[in-house]
Amino acid sequence: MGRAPCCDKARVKRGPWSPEEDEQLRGYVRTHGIGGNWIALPHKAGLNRCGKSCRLRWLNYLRPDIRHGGYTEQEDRVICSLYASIGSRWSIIASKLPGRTDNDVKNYWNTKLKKKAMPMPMPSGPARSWSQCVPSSLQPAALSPAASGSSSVDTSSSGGDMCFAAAGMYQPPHPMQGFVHVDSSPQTVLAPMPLDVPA
DNA sequence: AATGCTCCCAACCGCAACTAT
DNA sequence: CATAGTTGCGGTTGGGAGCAT
Repeated sequence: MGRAPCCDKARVKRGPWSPEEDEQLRGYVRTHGIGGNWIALPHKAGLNRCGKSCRLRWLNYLRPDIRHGGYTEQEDRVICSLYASIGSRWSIIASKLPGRTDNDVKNYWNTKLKKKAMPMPMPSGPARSWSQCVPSSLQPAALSPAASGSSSVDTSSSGGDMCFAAAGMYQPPHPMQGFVHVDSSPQTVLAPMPLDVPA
């Protein structure tokens, strides 16, 4: 009640950001901080942009700790394994990858990893799938002691199923089972997940 | 060299959850 | 407690760059 509307979409600028706008936003945040109010920020910073747009630009591009591209194999594995566990919870997945944003991870998945994880119905050539984006140590077949010979993992049948799992057809049987340990560091990926699980 | 196609990424849109009044 | 504003998230899309024909 009594609050200013978000922004007048008819009057704010949209589309790609210019270097001048970037510098304006960066400079403002550097000196004043975000201030906890993205709606008011563009006006204060002298930007003719929607607050939502400013927030997105800052979070996804201007933040000083942002890294673009150059995904490592380790990061690929984290993304694939988390996607298999929790689905498209990009913000959570991104939170496990320092310097990555949810939008960046989402784009990376949609443009690259998904193709690796999804077996394409190619008429010829080897199918690239789960085993190629998730290390054998994270594959179910390798999780049992008996499956130490990861080189024998066959992705042509069961591996394909796991690819579907990686592509979103995951079914966490229990909230806590929806998480996996992606590395050996003390910081596991056991993020709080409000998965809708019937009681 | 020109044209068409595909891929990639930045940005937008809409919705839901949260918070302030 | 109800309502309205704000924030955060995930899905989708438009346009540019690079590649293939």
